[in-house]
Amino acid sequence: MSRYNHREVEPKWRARWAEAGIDRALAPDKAKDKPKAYVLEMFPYPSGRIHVGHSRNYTMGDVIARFRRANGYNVLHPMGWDAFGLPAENAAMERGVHPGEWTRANIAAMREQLKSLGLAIDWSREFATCDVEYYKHQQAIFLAFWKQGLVYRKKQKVNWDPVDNTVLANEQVVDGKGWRSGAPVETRELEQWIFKVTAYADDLLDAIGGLDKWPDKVRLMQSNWIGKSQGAKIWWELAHVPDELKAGAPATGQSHARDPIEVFTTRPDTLFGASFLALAPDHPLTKTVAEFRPDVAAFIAKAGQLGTSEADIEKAEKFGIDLGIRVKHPFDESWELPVWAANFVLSTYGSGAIFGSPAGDQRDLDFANKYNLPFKPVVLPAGADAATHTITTEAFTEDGVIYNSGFLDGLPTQQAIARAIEELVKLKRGEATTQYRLRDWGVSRQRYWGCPIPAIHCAKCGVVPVAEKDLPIALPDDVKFDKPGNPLAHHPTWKHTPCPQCGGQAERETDTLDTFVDSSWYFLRFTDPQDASKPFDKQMASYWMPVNQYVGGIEHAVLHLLYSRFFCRGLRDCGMLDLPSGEPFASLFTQGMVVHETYKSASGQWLLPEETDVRDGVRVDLATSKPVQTGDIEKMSKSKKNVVDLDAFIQDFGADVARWFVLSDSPPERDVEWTASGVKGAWGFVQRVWTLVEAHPQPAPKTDATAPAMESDAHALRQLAHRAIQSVTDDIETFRFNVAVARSYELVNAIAKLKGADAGSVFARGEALRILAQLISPFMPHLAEESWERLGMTGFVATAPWPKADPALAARNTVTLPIQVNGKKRGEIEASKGAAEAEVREAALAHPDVRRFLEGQTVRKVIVVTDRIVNIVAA
RNA sequence: GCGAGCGUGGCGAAACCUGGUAGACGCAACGGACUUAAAAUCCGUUUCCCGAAAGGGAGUGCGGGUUCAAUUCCCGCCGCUCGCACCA
Repeated sequence: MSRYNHREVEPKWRARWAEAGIDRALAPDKAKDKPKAYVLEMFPYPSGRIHVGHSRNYTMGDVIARFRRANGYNVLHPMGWDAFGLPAENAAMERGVHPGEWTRANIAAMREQLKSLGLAIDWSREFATCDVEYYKHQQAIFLAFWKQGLVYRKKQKVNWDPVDNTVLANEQVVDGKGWRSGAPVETRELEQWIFKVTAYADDLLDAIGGLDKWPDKVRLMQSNWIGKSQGAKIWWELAHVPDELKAGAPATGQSHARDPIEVFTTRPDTLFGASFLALAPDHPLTKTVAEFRPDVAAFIAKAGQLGTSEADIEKAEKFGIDLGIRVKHPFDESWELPVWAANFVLSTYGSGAIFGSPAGDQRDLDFANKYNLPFKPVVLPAGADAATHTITTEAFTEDGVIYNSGFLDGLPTQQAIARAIEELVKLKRGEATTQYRLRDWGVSRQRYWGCPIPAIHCAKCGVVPVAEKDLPIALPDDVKFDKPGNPLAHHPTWKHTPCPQCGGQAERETDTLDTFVDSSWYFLRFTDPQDASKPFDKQMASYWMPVNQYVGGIEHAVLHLLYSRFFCRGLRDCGMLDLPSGEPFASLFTQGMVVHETYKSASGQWLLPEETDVRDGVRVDLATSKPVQTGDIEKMSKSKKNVVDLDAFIQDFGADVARWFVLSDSPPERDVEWTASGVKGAWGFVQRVWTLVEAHPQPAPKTDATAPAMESDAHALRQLAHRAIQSVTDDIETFRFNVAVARSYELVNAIAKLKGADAGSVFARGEALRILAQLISPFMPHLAEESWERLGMTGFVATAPWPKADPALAARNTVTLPIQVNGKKRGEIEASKGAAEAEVREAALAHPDVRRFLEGQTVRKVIVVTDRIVNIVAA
């Protein structure tokens, strides 16, 4: 008997699969009546090497892809590379290697690693986003979006990363620091290319309701991100302004000093509770007042000093300053309110100004209490008494009935809001409006390694789109990274080009696109990856889209998914894509990470797991033999070195063990900890399966073979095997891979237990082994294939139809019924399935243990739940 | 602060959707077989407490509720994790 040799077996089967081309998706016209299934894992950034942590995501997708194929689907399961981005430029700067070269080398290495995992991927569709054949289509899409009014330019405050010398998206700023460089982010004003995501704000929000196969968590995060709130804008007329403002603010001479102040509110019903207005520190009016009021200038400086980190915001006390301006209440000309500037008002939301209604808003109340501003309650909570209800330090922010509020008195909140808006409109002091937290998407990046933006700046004609026939605008290869900033802008010749309109001398745009653009439509390109004339064929996209199963990390819950949803809508409205819903991903699964202990040497360096070993129960540094400090269990990452290299692991244990392990034990959406003992378990399982397969005389019975007469234990194995089909099928369908793994162990244990050499036992074992090979084939495709062949089956197990449970065997005809007395289990009986209640009741009452507990008591009630349980209530 | 999720043996977990034998399966641990020995493999035990055993009692973060019956449903607390964060 030979040991299972994965080093021979795994490459052998991969070569045979490749030769037979079983992983290729069929063209729509060749698929006949097969339904399509598009299975996709978020494509990787080619950072260098893959570690076992990365493998989980691809393995999960692969299980689904293989399962669908076995169930008769025409499967599209592609792979590509999210290949633009900063790390390549960092490598160029650090090591003098060209970003393209570095990226291509990484792709080559990672492709081989992914292949060695045995993933059923259609490699004929592979591409990288840095291929000019890919990004030229992206430039065409950009031009189409531009024409469609989805692209515009605007001078914007941007987050500037002083280390990477680039603009960062809001979401690339973490705790006020650049997400890659970790440097504190500065604010600069730059002319930016912007995608009009907000054009679809409502649709993007409403459609979330239809994404019923997305995790609730992700849907919630998306809708929070869009952050729609309905309310009113209100214009507050100035009643009194300081003389300096009346004179017209000489320094800047702006006109806004006398304009009404616009405020956004979701609660116009509380207008009668207003006691002040508050402006953001960088509101234009605040700045104007600061020009002649040193104390206001000092306030602005102080407010600006406060960090933007979470901790800072939480601790920040509210403070403000009276600007000496008074405004008229929209409902009562004679009622004047003071205008303050306050640090808690955001300039970036609404109009950067609020009205304070302290009784109905905690922030306003804190502020009013601090500065002795007046307040009166205007919303009466349900059941409260208007005569006694007071507000002191706790605002009442919920709905109630309005009082102390003139014509709004007696109206419930929602009606009062409508009524207040109606009145504002009538008085021309306001109107209904909707605010979003969602902003348009600034896509300009001042970097080299990205998709060039196809635009030309002409002194005469302004900003002009590149003609479509002039695409692609390819990146120049000869770039230098010797000084900070954008190498494209420094390039001696690249940017000089004639203007497409007037023919005069002009300059190319040197900004490149945010890499989130690259990943916003790659899934469409996979449907038609070789098309040279257009991004993708409409019909091909119609056939394959939407992606039936998307698998990826929760870290992309907001941006990548939102941008992809935006892109599909944009492409649809440009007439390039037939996808009425605009929804690219029908079903989304967010998988947990692979985590691992971290190790630090005595000198404080991170250590790779293989640089340590456990001796006499103590983990030591192999280099120094000194004990290592074992740190937290964290997501595998290169920086903490808590990674297990995939190549070495596959060499030692095989791809199947890695695949099996990352899906065992923990539910897929939860993190799984990589441990040596877990590896051992998976390894032992492979050996055990092979030992059983090899011990079995081939061939195993075919699917339609008639079973000989057999003993009850052999029959029990057959039943268990057929029930395993039911369970594993269901478990894969519902992403409960860890349970599918457990069921497989159960089946193997049962096969090993049946020892008989009679025809019935041999048949039952052979059948169970055949079923086992099929059930584990999505998880451990190499072992399954080798076993399938060894059992004398023909063709690939990978393409064999998924097994069907024989209902007669899977069904249970007798059931074990627990008998409870007063809710406690006291015995059990065997009963035939669906046995009559009276019969079960009698058997239960006759059970000796049950009788013992009933002694001296009267049976009050007997509850028989058919095929489930019997409960006897006695006293 | 707001929102969401989670809390079950020594550990990872199952059962929760649809209330009905809590702890499937794996790991670890312990005992045994095989072996000169070890590894590997195989067999067995393993929630806790009392008990030699038979058996009994307790038990799914804590407190309450609904029910013949609650890990499962409801309410309140505690703890952990994640997301958002002065969004008017």
